[in-house]
Amino acid sequence: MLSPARHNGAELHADHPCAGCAVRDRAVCAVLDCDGLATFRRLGRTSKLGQGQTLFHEGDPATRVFTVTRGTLKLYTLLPDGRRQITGFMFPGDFLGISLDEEHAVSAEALDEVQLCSFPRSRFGAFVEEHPAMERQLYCLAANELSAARQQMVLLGRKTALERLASFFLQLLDRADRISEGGTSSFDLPMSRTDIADYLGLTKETVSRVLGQLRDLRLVRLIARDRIKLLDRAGLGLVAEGLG
Amino acid sequence: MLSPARHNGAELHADHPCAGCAVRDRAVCAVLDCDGLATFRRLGRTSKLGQGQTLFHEGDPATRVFTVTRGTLKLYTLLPDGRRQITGFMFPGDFLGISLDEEHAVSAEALDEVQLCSFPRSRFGAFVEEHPAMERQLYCLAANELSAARQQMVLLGRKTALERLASFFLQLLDRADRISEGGTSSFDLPMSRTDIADYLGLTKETVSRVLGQLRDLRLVRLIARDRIKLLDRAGLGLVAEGLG
DNA sequence: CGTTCGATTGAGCTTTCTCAAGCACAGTGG
DNA sequence: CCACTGTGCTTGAGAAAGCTCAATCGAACG
Repeated sequence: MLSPARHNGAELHADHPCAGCAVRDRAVCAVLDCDGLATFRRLGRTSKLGQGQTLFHEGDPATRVFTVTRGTLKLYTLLPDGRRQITGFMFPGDFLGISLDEEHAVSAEALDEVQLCSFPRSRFGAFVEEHPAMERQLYCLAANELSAARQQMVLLGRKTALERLASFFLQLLDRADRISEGGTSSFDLPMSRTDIADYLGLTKETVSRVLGQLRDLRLVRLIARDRIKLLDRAGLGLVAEGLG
Repeated sequence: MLSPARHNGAELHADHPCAGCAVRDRAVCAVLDCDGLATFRRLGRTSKLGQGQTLFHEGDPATRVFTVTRGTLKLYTLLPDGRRQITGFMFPGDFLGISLDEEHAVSAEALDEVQLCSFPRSRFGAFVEEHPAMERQLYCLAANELSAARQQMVLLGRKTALERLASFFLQLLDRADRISEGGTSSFDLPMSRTDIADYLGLTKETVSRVLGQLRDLRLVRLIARDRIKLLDRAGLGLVAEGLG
């Protein structure tokens, strides 16, 4: 149907360098980069955030569109009594603030040193018009996010704590794989246990215990508090789907 | 930013009749209807499904794009051991199968008598090209669904059973409101208790018990097994946000 | 070397699940 | 017209997964 890789009739090389950004999806980046992202970067304002700093809060007027160029952010929603659900993590290459609402639906906070490139929302519409492939690309990004959101609904609605953490690790590994092409088997955890818990619908204590189980099952090794090595990807895959 | 209501320079009347379809979002429908949906309907193939019939299964090749014209469907994913998560219900006006994957990521099953209008996926790309506003519109639809999916993640990850059911009823009421303009206070439950449970990440027993609690709290009345009357919308809103 | 903060571990508790029985209502056949 | 039956819903009792609260650990930092 809507082909994500077609733009101005030319196909890109699969090994397109992607202008040095570590991207979620190479095909997506390639198009964005060629048709608009480079311009976006050139015209956009660069900004930095330190760990723990907030980019915007839920309810803030959404005045700018951001793209992450370095670091990681968490997106979250709070219930009135303080319960928190992290709806996603944003990595280099991801876009923030491209919703249709005038207000941000979530808060965004830096997990480490974050570098962003931003653009006034008011000019983003015109920008998209000038780069027609962007429109399709935005749709592709939204569709991908939607598909990820649906998977997360399955995780939150129906998986056990062990399955949730296993699924999460596989998500992170897939990401690490996509960045460094070769089949990596270890990856960073830039987020705290509490963040993982708030992403997986658990408590930090349960995350800790279940991480211990995965370790005891010889599926992962804790290289450091914030670095995991996968020992048995297939096994972890089985656990993630409830077959472990 | 991307204005959902602009197309070919002309603004639509807010009370545009929407060609008789009961739509999720009037603005969305208006544009779709004018720029493409009427054509979609004229060129598309009409089909019907009886209650319990499956439109497609997870993993089936996605050969057609559908729009619901009557009735309700459920979308769901299964885990290998049979656990089920319903990721959404589709009502008249909604689109199915407009993903980027070649295979359906979810299964779709009719909850009642369903009427659909469909289009070969292969021709949908061209169709979108001929109706440029469609592209933006598709993006808007995806963005809306994404926002709904995020809310559902909060529900599944952090809300209690009581809060989940209250939130669900408010979702359905909002929908009923949007269709019949006037502030309705009752709505149908075309889905079984098990379906509600699989949507809310609970069991049918818990749904039943919690429904009893909402009744005892005088927040709702069960007019019939499949019809609810809201007695205290504000109260239900408080419960849904954990303030009850 | 002490302090701090996040992570881990433990014990008891709560919510929700599981399994099982009973109920209500619609459809069927006598 | 009424018993029969099937299906989905409700209710109950016990079990379990995960939560809460509290104590301990351990690495990072002054």
